[in-house]
Amino acid sequence: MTSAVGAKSGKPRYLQIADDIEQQIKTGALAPASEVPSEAQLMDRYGVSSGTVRKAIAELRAAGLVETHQGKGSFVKSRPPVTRKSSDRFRRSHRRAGKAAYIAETEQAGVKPTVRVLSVGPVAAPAEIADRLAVTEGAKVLARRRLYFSDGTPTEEATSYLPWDVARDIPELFEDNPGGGGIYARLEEHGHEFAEYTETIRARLATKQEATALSLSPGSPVIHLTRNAVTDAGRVVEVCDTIMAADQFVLDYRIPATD
Amino acid sequence: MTSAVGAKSGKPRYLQIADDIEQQIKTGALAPASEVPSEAQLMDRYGVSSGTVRKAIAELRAAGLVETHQGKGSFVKSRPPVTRKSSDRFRRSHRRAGKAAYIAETEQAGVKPTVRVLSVGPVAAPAEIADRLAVTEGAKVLARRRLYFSDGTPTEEATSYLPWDVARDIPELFEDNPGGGGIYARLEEHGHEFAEYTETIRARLATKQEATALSLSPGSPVIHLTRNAVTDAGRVVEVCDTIMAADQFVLDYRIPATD
DNA sequence: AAGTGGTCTAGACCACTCT
DNA sequence: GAGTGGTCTAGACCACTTC
Repeated sequence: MTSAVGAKSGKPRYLQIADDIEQQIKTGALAPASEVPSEAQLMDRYGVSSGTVRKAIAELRAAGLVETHQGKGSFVKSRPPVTRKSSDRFRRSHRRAGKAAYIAETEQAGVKPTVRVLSVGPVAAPAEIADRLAVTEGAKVLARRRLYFSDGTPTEEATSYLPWDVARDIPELFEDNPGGGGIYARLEEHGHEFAEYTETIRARLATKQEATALSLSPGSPVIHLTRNAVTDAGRVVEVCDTIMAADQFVLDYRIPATD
Repeated sequence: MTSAVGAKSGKPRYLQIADDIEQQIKTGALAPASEVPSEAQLMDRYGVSSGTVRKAIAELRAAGLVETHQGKGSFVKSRPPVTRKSSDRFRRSHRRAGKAAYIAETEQAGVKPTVRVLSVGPVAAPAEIADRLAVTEGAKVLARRRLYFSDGTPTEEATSYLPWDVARDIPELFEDNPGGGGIYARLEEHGHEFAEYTETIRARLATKQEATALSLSPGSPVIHLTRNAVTDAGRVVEVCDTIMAADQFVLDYRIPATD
């Protein structure tokens, strides 16, 4: 006999095989980080041709269960503990305790966070950013680009933009490390009290550049999150553009009931 | 000669073909809603075999540029305007005006919404749902599965679960159409006043089943949104699991600043 | 019945990784 | 060099749509 997969069920053979392997992963018969049998072995095991095995594995890749490396094989993905960004991450109490938002959240997930600052300096505001900051397109703004790591693997690339008239008075914003509590703490120290943050979320496939920056395989999904930080005065003093590896994050929001 | 695609470039043939067709779509040579040449024609045109043509078309499907229907052909997708779900969608005033959440939001986007109820009835609560509803796993709960369309194309599949002791007293919840304002309106009429909703968002690639239900290709990204509706009494009286075609939605949230 | 896409085969050759 | 996945072929048969 060829395998445990039922011969007859109307379902395409490659899906039956994919389901079978998925079960093995879920039951732990195939442990995380372990190697999935090679195509040749699977052809043998299930008595099908290479094309069918490849379609089955493609299915598992699409489901995010395995990753494949040419010349090496396919490996069961270790479900990384997903970090979660809750609405809690912007609390002032965290800032007062010297914690920037990303530290407040990763520490809850038991993940060691690292940051690499990619660039800090003035740039001409792109159209969409200018619009959100309510400045004219091409106006000088401060841009802070940085890359975040969880336990050493890159997971998130973020760029903050601040209007020049706000940024120029706060020297710490030009440093790689803006000090305890992050840039929001510095902004509040300089009279910009926050009233609310608005976030918009999109999901799509990574572009080639994003895939490279986050060392993802092409075709991986990313979450594109943009945030506006609004002060009591009703002004947007910072906008932040973030690209996140989708499988690393779960986003959490609370919506109070309103009339 | 076989085609306009350069013979030599290191790039796989199927990607060259996909790129070529993508250009034709972007330049308008292939108009929206028009039919992509059949596989047989493309095999002829590019001088490749069926498998190669099929991989090229799969690529276009993954990019969201075409959709394929068995026995009919592949068609260029018209880019529909994205709907946006804002935190505004659960306002009681919308419900009092007889509008369910999805109507409140789609009408702002100028898109014609349609709903198809897939099933309504008791089911045994799966583990994750039971956990969120604070009932025991396998307990009887009411499940309402429905599929939403924007201008006729399926964009979202949602399943609501309600504890049986809550649902059984509200006969409208067992109807396909629960009446003006949707099920939240019925729940509030029966003494379940909402305090807040919590939403968690994940993004990943569509499974085969999801792809079929939303007529996407496997490899398209989806947004997986889960919502708990919490009453003043602190009880979760409904949880909703939603799968959305990622390219159809932008999610919007407001986060009030807190201490 | 003719045309379409969906699945599958049994090979071939190439590119990459590891030893 | 042996083993892996990546691409591709030239067919076959099936399921669905249209006429």
